[in-house]
Amino acid sequence: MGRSPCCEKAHTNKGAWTKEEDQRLVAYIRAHGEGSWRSLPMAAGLQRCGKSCRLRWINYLRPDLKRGNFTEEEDDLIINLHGLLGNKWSVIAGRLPGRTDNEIKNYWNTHIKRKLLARGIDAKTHRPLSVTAAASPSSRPGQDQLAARSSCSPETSGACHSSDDDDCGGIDLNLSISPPREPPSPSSSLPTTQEAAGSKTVVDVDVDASSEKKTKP
DNA sequence: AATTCCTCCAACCGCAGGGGG
DNA sequence: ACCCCCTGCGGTTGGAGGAAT
Repeated sequence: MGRSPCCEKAHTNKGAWTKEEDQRLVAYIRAHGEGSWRSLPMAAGLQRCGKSCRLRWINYLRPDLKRGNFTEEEDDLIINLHGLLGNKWSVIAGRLPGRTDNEIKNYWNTHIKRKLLARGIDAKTHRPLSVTAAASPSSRPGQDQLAARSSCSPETSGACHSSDDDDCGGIDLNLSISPPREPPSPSSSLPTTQEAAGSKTVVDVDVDASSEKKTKP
């Protein structure tokens, strides 16, 4: 039934964002908060699609973003969470304060996949490649992976630092649903870098796929 | 020094789900 | 109950920068 375009493409910029566009977007969100992405570009005087604004904000401009290399712990956490959740990047990102789903997805595809491959582990199933080759193609990460947990290589079980086989690395996968994050109040200042992220431990962050959702009033 | 190849990451695209009218 | 709009997600692409030849 013909999806309506997300925006008037004829009048929108595409590609890399300029400094000025960034400044406009940040200024607007500081003043009015996140949300209403569709109307935001016009209100902010940006010739961009709302989707693009949202992505730019979430992946690059948000003040609580942690830039820079991933730590070994983050690596391990990503590997473990991916084993349990599959390509649920947003949920995984919810466990890594200051990291975005896009960033984690990129990191997975560029670094971790290769890392696992070098260890002889299939990045999809988290099983040893020899097993994966023989396994049925329908094997899914998650339960299968849990079953295969004992096959964590010495390196990966570095990730699984738990002595027991409980939940890999002792990660408390508290998958409970929690209320969405309090949207940044328009009047209040946005959290400074690391303020939001740094104050939480990785494990304390509720996995809440909707944590970014519905920041609208 | 020039060219080619490779890696990485920002950004785009299409789809699905939720919510409101 | 249905339809439409909006948002968010995951997969993919394109290009900039670095490494190798």
